[in-house]
Amino acid sequence: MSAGERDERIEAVSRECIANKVRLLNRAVTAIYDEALRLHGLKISQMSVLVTVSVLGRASPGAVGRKLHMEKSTLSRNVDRMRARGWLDAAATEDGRTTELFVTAAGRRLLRKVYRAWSTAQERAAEILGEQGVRGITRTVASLTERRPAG
Amino acid sequence: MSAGERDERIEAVSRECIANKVRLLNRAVTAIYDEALRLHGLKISQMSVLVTVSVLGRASPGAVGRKLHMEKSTLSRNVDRMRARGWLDAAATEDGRTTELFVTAAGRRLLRKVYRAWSTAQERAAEILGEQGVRGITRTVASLTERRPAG
DNA sequence: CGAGCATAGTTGTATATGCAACCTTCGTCC
DNA sequence: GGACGAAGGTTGCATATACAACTATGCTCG
Repeated sequence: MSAGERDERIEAVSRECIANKVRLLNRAVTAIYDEALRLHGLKISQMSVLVTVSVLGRASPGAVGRKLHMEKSTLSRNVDRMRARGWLDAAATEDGRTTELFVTAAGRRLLRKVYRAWSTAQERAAEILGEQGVRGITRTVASLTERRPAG
Repeated sequence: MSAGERDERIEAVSRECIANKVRLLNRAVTAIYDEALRLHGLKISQMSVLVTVSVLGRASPGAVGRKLHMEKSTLSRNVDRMRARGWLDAAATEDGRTTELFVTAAGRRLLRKVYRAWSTAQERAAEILGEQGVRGITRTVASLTERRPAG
């Protein structure tokens, strides 16, 4: 095969690869939220964790990871950073292997403070995806969440 | 506000946040492709760059970054790693500020070799997203690519 | 020509991500 | 009770991501 020869398969990968599209969309959407939240010193990655723990009330890292489909070591270090900032804390439980995460008062204040910025970003993202796009991803993520991922 | 009080807004964020969904989907889909490609020592993040350069033929880092909606410093370091592995290389151009990236013979061999693994992952991803999901994200990404992003 | 702005990449720093290997604790089964 | 496997987290390592600041080159206009 010469250097200049076209390879139909590679062009098909370039056009069709779902991972490529999902990852590109991830970069674009994350940038929108991070920009809106920047003034508050928060990133959407951390806001997701904070909101998830908030809704669960008190939850083990494992439970949060399953809900977010996030690898346990990734979550472990994200939680470290958020504990260092005082937005999350952990309490011991009867099971010595785990802990219960909870949102601190400072974390709740932060969530209230950033709501408007989040809302602005959400509107921009909804515009980009369109109604169908939002419905599609909502359905897909719901189906992913129902399955029991490897803890 | 007491610690136990529910906050409707936070629950709405948890249910509806588009970034949260996109990021979760990104983790799930990336894992599928990375697992399929692992035996070949390639990750989908790098395969995307390789395929993009391959299709463009010879392209500046800026052009590749625009096509992938990827920040220039991110791409710069990804390219470094791929040059170190011998899959990509760069040639000087008339404009001393930039270079032309191109896929090496080893890079082309690699792409041919991983095609089947990619295809398997693509099928699994297509199943998870469904026809509507794939159409939705394809349309969204196309609309993002048309706009001229900040290089 | 030369000053100043624009364009293109690189580097410093921080965060996010995940695999492998590890450590602890729990539960089970003799 | 003790061995052993399972469950839950943490740590070592590598990669991916992006903002800010910086460098170098090109371009424009007077």
